[in-house]
Amino acid sequence: MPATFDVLAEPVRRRILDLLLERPRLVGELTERLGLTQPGTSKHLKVLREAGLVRVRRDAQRRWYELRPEPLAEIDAWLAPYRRLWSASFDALERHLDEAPDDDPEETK
Amino acid sequence: MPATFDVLAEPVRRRILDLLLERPRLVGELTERLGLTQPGTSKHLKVLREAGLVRVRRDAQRRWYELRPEPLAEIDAWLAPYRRLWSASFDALERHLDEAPDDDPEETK
DNA sequence: CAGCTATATTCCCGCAAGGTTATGTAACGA
DNA sequence: TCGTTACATAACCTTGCGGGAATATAGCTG
Repeated sequence: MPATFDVLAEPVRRRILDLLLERPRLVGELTERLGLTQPGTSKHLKVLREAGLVRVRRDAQRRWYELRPEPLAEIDAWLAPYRRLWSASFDALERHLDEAPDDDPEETK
Repeated sequence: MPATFDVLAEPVRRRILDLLLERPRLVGELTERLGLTQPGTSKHLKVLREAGLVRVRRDAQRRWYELRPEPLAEIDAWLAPYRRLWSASFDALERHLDEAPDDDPEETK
């Protein structure tokens, strides 16, 4: 059982979820939008299914894939203790931009 | 630039961030806690550095690694449109569990 | 039944990610 | 200066993943 984070690391899979956020979709529809081959799409859908992030509804030969957002709560839970930190620094940035629009000797690369 | 999601897909790297959430740490300290070799730890730290998730402070031969939570906002932003969905089902669960003594659902941890 | 449609599964390939060992580098102490 | 500490980088190996092509499967339609 791959962790939810692992599943979401794949950009294609995040795009699938984004598409399913609007409405349920057929595999063929997703395949077209993603620009993948049909087996490629099915593979990603399988991963999403096993992670509990999507659910299938059968309709003859068709498969309607729909979102199942519950596992995302796991991500949110992990994120929770960090949230106050970056929102704090964001506030600090805002204050800084308000007061002194000066040079910024920050940041490496 | 590897996306933040990719960087977080690694369980070890999430553990590193969790450790840095408490306080800045030295590489040796992290190595010990993670049960990895020192080069292994350094490799993960490099990935985290390049993703902007940690920052280094030099202190003679030592390196204090500290958290830089800003990139996590990216994750939070992606998550945002989904949040109402699972919180809806969570609310349903709460209703099913009946009344809850509403003390402090925010600061508990 | 045959043939078509929609999707899943299998097989193979190339590559990149994690892990380890070995080595390089910078700063300290004696 | 020498040795040691603390960390980074390099080289190597192995494994797993994402991609495509080919094939299997299930359900229509006629």
